[in-house]
Amino acid sequence: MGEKIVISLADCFQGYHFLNPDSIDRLAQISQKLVCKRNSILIRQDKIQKDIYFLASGLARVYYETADRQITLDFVSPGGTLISMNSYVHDTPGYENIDLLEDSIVYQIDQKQLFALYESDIAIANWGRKMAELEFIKAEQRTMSKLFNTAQERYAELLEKYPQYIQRIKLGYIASYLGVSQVTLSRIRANIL
Amino acid sequence: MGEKIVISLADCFQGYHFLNPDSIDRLAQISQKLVCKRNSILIRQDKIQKDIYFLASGLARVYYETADRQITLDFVSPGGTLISMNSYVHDTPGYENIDLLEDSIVYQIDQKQLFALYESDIAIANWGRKMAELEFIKAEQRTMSKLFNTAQERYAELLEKYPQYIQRIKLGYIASYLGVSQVTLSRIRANIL
DNA sequence: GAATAATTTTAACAAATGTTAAAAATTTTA
DNA sequence: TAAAATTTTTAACATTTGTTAAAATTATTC
Repeated sequence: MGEKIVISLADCFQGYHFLNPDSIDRLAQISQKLVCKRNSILIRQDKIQKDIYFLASGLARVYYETADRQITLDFVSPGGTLISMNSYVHDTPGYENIDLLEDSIVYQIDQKQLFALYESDIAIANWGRKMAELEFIKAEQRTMSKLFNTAQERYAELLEKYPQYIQRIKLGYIASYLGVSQVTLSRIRANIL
Repeated sequence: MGEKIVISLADCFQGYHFLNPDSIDRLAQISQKLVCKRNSILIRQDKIQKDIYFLASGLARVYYETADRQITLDFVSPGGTLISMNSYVHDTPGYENIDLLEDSIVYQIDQKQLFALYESDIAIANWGRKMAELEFIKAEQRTMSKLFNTAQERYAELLEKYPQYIQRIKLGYIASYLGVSQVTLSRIRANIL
């Protein structure tokens, strides 16, 4: 197993956009480092979760849930952002659940204080804009992948992207990400298709 | 048929967020009003289309295309935004095609000049942030609808949302929005299911 | 390390949807 | 308004995938 990837606070922030040291400092001042155990719950769809989280190390799963189904939207690796956009923007319960699949380190930014910075620091306002824009594009790419690629192709992509994690992720999670039943995923893995 | 809905320039801009009159004026100065015929093409996936469009009247279709398939992502009614986010952000060819299904009026905002305003006018920077955030949420809601609702339910939603347009939209477009074949959509309409 | 629990694979069958193609209906054009 | 073109519906069949349940494998706990 490779060594664990750990991303610094500043690198988490700069993932979206260059930021001057002063603005990074202002963001750092409203941030908190959290050390979380495997299987912790970061964001719940029926709770208001306005804050943003940056994943410094570990692995997270983002999913939607109804009474009878659970659909995995994404797996997030270090450097990625964990956010319930609807909750962050509207201060109301959002759509996503986010769990940590591995022991993880996250940086939490307080939304209320962040919104205040948006009004006073134009660099941070543009950083926040960039974050929303780039998250939009990532979500769009996920949507396109799901619409145009087969489950087999997407499984191969996952293997490529998370070789070190994939063994430890439950098949049910992967199947719900691919949009097929667990049985079909087993068939894919067995190369029956 | 009901009378045609027409949204003003200022209302198009304010759809996302309150904006002070001075900033509205600055946006208006870098905007252009375009009167377009039914079936005009606004955005092509292999072309760079950095500018943003606001639909003041008419109807648009947003879709992705591959060699063998075309998938409709969304229908956009007056007040909505027409944008290829990837192209707008990265100045490279984006993913979406956008056609006008009716005679339409759009306001085009020059991206380069808009980016300059983002750096000098913090209200506009936050307006741009809000735009990206709210477009993200709309896209997320579309994704959720597609993931959790049946084609029948989504067809009913469409009928509800666009009663005045739906008759004039080709079945093939609607089927590709619902994610089923045209034959299945015919079955849905015939209430065979 | 044996026993228990959880997860994954395999099998058999049912149901839903796609494909192809032809018929019917509607719209457009001359 | 008749003819041509386009769009929509219907039918028949094949294929894929889901469901349920049992067997096999792997992981966890005592």
